[in-house]
Amino acid sequence: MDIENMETLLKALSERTRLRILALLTQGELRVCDLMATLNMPQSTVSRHLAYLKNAHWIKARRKGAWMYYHLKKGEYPLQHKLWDMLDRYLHQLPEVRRDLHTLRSYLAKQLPSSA
Amino acid sequence: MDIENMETLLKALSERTRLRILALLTQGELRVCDLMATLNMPQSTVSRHLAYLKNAHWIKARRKGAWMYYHLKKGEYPLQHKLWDMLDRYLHQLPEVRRDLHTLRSYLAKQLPSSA
DNA sequence: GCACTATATCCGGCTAAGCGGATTCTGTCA
DNA sequence: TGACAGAATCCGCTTAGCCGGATATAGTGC
Repeated sequence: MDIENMETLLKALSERTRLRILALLTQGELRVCDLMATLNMPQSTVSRHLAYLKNAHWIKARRKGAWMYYHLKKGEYPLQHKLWDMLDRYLHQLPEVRRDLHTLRSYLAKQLPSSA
Repeated sequence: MDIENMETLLKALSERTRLRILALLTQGELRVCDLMATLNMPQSTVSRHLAYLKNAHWIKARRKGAWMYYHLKKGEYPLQHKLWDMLDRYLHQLPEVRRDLHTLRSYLAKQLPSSA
C-alpha cells in the first residue's frame, strides 16, 4: 500500500453518484439495468461509474447470461475495510441514500413476481 | 449532513498532496513556509491546497504576525471523526508519509535553535 | 512611508473527469 | 443465422482541478 493506492481508493469515493451506487450495492448484487432504474440515469453514465469503481477495486462484476451483476468487493487492505465500515455506517444516514434504497426496494418488488 | 457534505469531505482527501499535508499537520500546527520546505513545492501550490482543505472544513488557519499557522480541525460530523481516525491510523504507514515526517523533523530541528 | 517577508490570489495552460447520445460488442433465443 | 436485449465503449462537449510563475495583499520593522 502506498499513497497512490490510497489516492485511487479515495478518488473513487469522491463523487456522489458513485457513493449512491456503493450504498445500493450494500443490498446485494445488482445489474446495470437495476441501477439505471433506481438512479434514473442513462446507461452510459451508470456503466461508466461502475467501470471506475471496478478499476479502483471497490466492486467486482460477474456475468449471468446477458446481464452483468455487480457486487461489493472486500478489499485486500485494512484501510479499505475501515473505509468500508465508515461507508456502511454513515452512508445509510444520508437522506438521498435512504430515498435511493426505498426506490430500489419498490423497484425490486415489482421485478420479483415475474422471476418468481 | 447530506451527500453533498460527504462528497466535499471526500474530494478533499482524494489528492495525494493534500493527504501529505494532512499527515504533516498531525504533528501540530505548521506555517505555509514549513510545508513548502518539507514538501519541496512552490508556495502557490501549497497555499492552493491549504485553501482547498480549509474550504472542505478539514483545517483551520490562525494568523501570527506575518505567518499563517494551519492546524487540523475537529469536524462537526461523526463521519469526519471516523475518517479522521482512519487517516491518523493508516496515513502514517505509507512510505511517502514516513519520509515527509522525517523531512519535517529535521527541518524543524534546524529551525528551532534560532527561535529558542 | 519604504523595503522586505509571508501568504493569497490571478492567470494561462493542461489533464482528468463528468455528461449522455450513438455505436459496438456479447449473449439469448427462435 | 437474424433479431433483439443488456452492457461497454466511443464521441464531442463542458467543467473541475492541477500546476507554477506572476501579481496582489497583509504584516513587520526601520
